[in-house]
Amino acid sequence: MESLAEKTMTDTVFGRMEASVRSLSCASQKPPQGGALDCADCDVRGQSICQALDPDEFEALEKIGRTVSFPSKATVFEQGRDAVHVGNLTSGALRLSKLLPDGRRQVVGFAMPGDFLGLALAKTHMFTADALTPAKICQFSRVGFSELIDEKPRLMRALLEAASHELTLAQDQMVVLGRRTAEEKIAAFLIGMRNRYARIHGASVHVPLPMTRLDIGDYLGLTVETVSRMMTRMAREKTIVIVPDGVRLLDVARLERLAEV
Amino acid sequence: MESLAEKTMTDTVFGRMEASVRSLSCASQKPPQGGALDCADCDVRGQSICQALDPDEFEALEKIGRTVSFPSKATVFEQGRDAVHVGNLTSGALRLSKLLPDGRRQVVGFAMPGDFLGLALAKTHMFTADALTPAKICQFSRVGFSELIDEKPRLMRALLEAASHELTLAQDQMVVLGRRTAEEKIAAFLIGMRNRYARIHGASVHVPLPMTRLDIGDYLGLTVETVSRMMTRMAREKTIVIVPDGVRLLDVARLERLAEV
DNA sequence: CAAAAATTTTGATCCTTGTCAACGACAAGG
DNA sequence: CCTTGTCGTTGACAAGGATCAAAATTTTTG
Repeated sequence: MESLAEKTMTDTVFGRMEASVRSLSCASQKPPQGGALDCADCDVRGQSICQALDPDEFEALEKIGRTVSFPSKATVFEQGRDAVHVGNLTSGALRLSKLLPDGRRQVVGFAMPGDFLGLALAKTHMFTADALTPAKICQFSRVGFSELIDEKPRLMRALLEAASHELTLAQDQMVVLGRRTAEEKIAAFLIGMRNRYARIHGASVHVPLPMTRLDIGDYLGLTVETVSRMMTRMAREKTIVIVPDGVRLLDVARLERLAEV
Repeated sequence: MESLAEKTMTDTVFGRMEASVRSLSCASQKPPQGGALDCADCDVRGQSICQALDPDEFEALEKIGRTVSFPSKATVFEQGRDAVHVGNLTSGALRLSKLLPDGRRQVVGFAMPGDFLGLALAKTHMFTADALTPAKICQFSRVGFSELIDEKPRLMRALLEAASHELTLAQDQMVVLGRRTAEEKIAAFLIGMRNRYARIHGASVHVPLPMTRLDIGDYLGLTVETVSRMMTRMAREKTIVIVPDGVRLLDVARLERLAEV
């Protein structure tokens, strides 16, 4: 019934400008104000909410945005704090989690390149976001972005679509959390991760796992020990192979059967 | 590890016009085409996405909408079927659930008056909606509605806000499912229901529960037996009183402590 | 490169919750 | 009125996963 609360508390940086701010176009290292955005050069242009924008809208976005980098383990923003920015993860991976007062933790998701941060446009952050790897975020002022979407219906529509998609994923995760065994949870998680990588890179049986077993446990409503045991068992049964920083899926069919909706 | 799959299969009616279609303005009983909407007369105008509309937008909505009634236990729409309509629940309560192939079920939410159905605007229904009580829905063609919001930014904004809110609720529910004990789950459920009724009627310690213990269990990731035992225990400890079709909260402070975010 | 810290794995044991079974209350319907 | 079905409750028992403890492994850091 416990879940680590004593994680190494890295300071919150998103919204306080302590992160190394750097422009993509001119790679100046220190200056706190960072350079302008260069969407033409963006890695996730095809996957993010930007995919549906026209040149006019890109220009408007570039005007209010900038790129920010976070080292691994940095806190990008923190549950309960004012939400100064929203943004798009352009590289790296984040852990999104909610903390209970007694230290139990629920990971509500992992953000991957192309994911939008701050979909709810809420004044306060509803969860904490920590960098699992070095991460880059294309960041906008929340208020500015909120005003912009009122003038750019296509952008608002893209945001609505993204929110709907997230809602659907959240409901699927409810099924996983509420009605699946430990083994099924792990299978669903691995297949889910594979599918997300497939959208970014190609389909592959090699699934990198930038998060710890504890993170996986907190995502699936299990303890570290159970996660470890189940993965070891799957490896013993030749369903997967555990490799440094990830797994390789041997019996995808079996995993998909276990994860079946 | 099981969850009733053999529920009395009432036919799906939403999108097939078997429900009694009736206009609010002219109460004609049978005609399949139902009368026009009269938003001025709507009970949930203040709670629903309509709250932010101007007269022009109301008129546009009235043009594509109609009111439909469902008897208790009717299926409003079914997981996997084409989503012909979206709509607003104006009275009654619905159970929204996802079914696993082996019969296990996860209730992803309960719809109350003012709630929007079909937020995702997806072509296919991602879950099944069943009436827990007689229910009325203010219904729009999905495609028509989807086109309308592109012309009425305020309506789209309202929808985005609603989707964001749902997403936040879904993430809260993940914490409940993944990281709370049976007792805490029940407490969170009761406090949650109380808060939802408070939005509609006033705040009250009397909380009607139109759903069965099985529904509650499938919502919280518990069995009927555990739900029953926990509620009986709470009643024995004078935290609640079980009354016909609901509960009365005696020790709200204790429940809130248990449900604490 | 060695020491310290974090993470992962494994084992033993416990306990919360699930499973199985049965009963009573109640409502619907013949 | 009796039957049938649904729902809620209770009890006995089992088990999946949690907890506690510690070793093995990997990563970080001085």
